[in-house]
Amino acid sequence: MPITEGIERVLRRLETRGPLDDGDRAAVRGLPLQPKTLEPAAYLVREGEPPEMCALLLTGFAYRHKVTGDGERQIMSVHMPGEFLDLQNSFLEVADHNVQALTRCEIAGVPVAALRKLAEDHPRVGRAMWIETLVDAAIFREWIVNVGRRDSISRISHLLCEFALRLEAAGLAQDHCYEMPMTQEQIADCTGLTPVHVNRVLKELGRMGLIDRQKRSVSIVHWDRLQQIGDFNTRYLHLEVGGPTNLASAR
Amino acid sequence: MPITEGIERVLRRLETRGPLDDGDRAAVRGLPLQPKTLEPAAYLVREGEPPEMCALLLTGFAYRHKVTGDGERQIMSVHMPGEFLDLQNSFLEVADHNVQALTRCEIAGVPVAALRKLAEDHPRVGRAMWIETLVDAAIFREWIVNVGRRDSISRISHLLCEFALRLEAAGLAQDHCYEMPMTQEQIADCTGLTPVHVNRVLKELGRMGLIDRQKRSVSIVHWDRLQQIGDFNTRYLHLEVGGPTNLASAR
DNA sequence: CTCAGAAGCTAATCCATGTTAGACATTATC
DNA sequence: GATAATGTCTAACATGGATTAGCTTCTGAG
Repeated sequence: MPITEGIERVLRRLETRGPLDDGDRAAVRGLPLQPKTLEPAAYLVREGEPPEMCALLLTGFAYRHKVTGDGERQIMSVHMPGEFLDLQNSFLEVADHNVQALTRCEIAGVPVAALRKLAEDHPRVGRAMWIETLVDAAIFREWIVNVGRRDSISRISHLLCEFALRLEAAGLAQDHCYEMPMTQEQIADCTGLTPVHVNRVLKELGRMGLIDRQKRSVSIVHWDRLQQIGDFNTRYLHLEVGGPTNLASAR
Repeated sequence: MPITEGIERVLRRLETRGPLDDGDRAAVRGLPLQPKTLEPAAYLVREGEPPEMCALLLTGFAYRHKVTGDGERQIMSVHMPGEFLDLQNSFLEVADHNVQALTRCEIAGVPVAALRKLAEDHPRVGRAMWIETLVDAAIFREWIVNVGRRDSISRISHLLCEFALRLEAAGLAQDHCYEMPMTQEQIADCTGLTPVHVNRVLKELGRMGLIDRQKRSVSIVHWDRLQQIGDFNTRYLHLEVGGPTNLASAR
């Protein structure tokens, strides 16, 4: 994907979080960008290292994770094209988690210093980026609930619903049909389950007629029922933040 | 607690996240504050409602939680004096979770509009508040790991360690001894366990000689071992963000 | 075409934690 | 100073999901 297209996509995304003026837009377009392609499993940031670049995800998927003392991985979020990958780390001294490519990714790297300057000189852009991180945090919170208080069927149903909506928002899915970018083992690491059990549950969801799968392609047959079983409510995704309402409330 | 003392405490906290100048400080001191006392279990924000006030916690404890479809509660974070309670909601249209008083609390309410204006007119203050929300998010991420991939002993040990350090940072604990502000049922809601099992684990930690309890007062006898069992690493708390280093890297 | 390595899938067994139900202690209330 | 409400603690039993140990299918490399 051409890098200018990527930046326009990000601009559109930021503008849903709050109004920007021409100067703001020019500043975003003027960011020094360094295009790069990452192979699957390449690290963008490692826990314990100081963040130097903030990446904008142009194509492909990436994820955040930590590894516990006895080697178990927990995935904390999955990111889709159009999202910033490192706002969570860029304003802190040391990264507290890993960010890794899930699939092959095209990214545009921005030096952290440039990003900090952008936020300082253009408060509206800063605010929009801030809101992006708040939405990330809202998703983290929902995942705490998912992993803490739902049983395995609900957890996986919830994840499938979340992916459907976020992929649709990114223009990568329609009619609740999409290509799941993760292996069953990675789904297990998202949901705090074992791969064996993820397999059982996916089979069960198929048997119940709620989803249709072949390989990684998922088609949600009964959205309403899956949503209900997954205790899924879109509110936490904050898909409709911004726009006129937000503009008004900002004054 | 006098409200001016509260605001000075918050200012000090913000200044650890990045340098402020006199104008910034004056703007923070000039915020319209509305003191209020909340009884235990009083709601500050309810899921689904638009946030109107952002509260600064002066004394007491508060927590964020959600309730699942079948009535199970999951606590997502606990807040200590000196912290903002609502930055997570104030810049979004609708609250996606509840914020509730854990103990009796004294708070100072700030209208959301005033806070937004402060962030816009004083980018350094905005940045410090942003970083506060990023640290919240770092704690959310660690809780996903805690609840997703650690067994019950580790989970509770981890929680006890986190509380020790955060309470010490707030000046409410010394030498790893403190008053736990939660019932065992609430600890269960933090860790995704049942109250019965929390009780078992606390007993076990006592039997192992790692902690000493009487009622709610906790004294961590073997910090190193508890930290190890809880797979606890302070990094995610970002206690040392800011200071000279941060100042330098911001230029 | 063949082989190696991923990923998907399955069955048998086990155990960490949940469930249920209640005793006991403390504090607050009338 | 009885009563209720809340929190702590315990035991007996149940179970959801983990563990272990494969087999199968697919894909890509050579």
